[in-house]
Amino acid sequence: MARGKVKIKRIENSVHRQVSFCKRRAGLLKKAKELSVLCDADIGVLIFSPHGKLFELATAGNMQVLIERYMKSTRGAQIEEDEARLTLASQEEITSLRQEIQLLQKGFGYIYGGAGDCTTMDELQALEKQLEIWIYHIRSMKMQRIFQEIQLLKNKEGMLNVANKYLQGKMLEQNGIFETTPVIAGFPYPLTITNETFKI
Amino acid sequence: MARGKVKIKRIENSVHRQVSFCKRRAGLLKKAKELSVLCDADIGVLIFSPHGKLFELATAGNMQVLIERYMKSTRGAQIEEDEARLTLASQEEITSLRQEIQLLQKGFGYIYGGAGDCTTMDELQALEKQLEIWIYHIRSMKMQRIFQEIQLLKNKEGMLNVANKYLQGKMLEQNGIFETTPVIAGFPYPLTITNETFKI
DNA sequence: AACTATTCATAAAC
DNA sequence: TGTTTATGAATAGTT
Repeated sequence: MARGKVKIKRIENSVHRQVSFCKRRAGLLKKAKELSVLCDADIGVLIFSPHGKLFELATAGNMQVLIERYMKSTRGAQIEEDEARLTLASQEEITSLRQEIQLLQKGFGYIYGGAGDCTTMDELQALEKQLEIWIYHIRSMKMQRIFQEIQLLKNKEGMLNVANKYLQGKMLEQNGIFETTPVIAGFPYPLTITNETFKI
Repeated sequence: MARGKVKIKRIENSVHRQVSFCKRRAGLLKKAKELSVLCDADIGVLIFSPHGKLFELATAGNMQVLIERYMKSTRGAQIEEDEARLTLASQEEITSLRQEIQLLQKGFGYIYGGAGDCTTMDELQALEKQLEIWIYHIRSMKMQRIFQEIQLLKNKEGMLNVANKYLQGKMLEQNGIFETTPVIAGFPYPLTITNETFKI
């Protein structure tokens, strides 16, 4: 607009971009309000900044109302479907929770009361299965931990290597003036760190 | 704008209002697109005309995505609404069941040395071990049941054998008077019951 | 819908 | 972040 025509493409300078974002955001919201008032329209605007911050405007009460109206406009049946699914989901949730409780109680009873409480083979079978699932989850978690640990070590290694190279450079510089002796006796030269084999 | 400043209030002339709506709507959507491109923002615009017709713009894929993101940004409201949609009974039931499960899981964690949180490798390790022990016990119980079953069958067999022998004796007594014919044709002699192979 | 006179929005600079 | 300024963009009213 001002001081030279602006091409509509991403502003690369982040400061300029940020400034433009503020100004144009304000302009957009102002225009939206004006349109709403002048022409008797209901308008909702959602703006997510590059960093994910939300700016919003809803002229008809609140955004929820507009979103629901939007849903109705686009897919009238969708809401009913959603609600039906939600009901079904909650029913399934209740059933699943009940089963979980029963199983836990059975297991609990077994721990405290010995063999008395788990009476049928089917129940034992289910409990065993549940325990296997838990063990599976636990093993997954362990693996996750291990990979995290490995990644951490690799990162450390990378950093140390960089530092190492820098120090080697420095040493070479000094060798021009002084001598070619490794700084720390007994260390391999060049100084490297090998990954340990990770054991559980 | 042009030819005289415009007061921001509803345009009473319906033709003017309609024209302005078209022009400004186009302008607003254009501005929204520009802001999105220039500043790398994700923008959604909902416009409902006075007659309820929907005009929309979503720069980040589709409006659904933006709405979901909006829900997340204003988190809490979504959850409350979803929960409000559930019937009160379901709601209460789920809450109560969840509490019960929590209680059981807490107890479970307590039994296994407070490993409920499962934050460290050691804890995971311990929990896995305990679960394996539990599974071992459960498998033992299953075996016990199987052997009980087998024993029961063997006992039945023993009793039947005794009964059989008694009947044989009776038959011999009667044979002295009548004949040496088995009572029921087609049965093996002596009458025995073989154990079935027990399958889980 | 196209035109035009104005006001508005805003990029750049401070 | 706010203010100023020069200029392109938007648009109200007209045709």
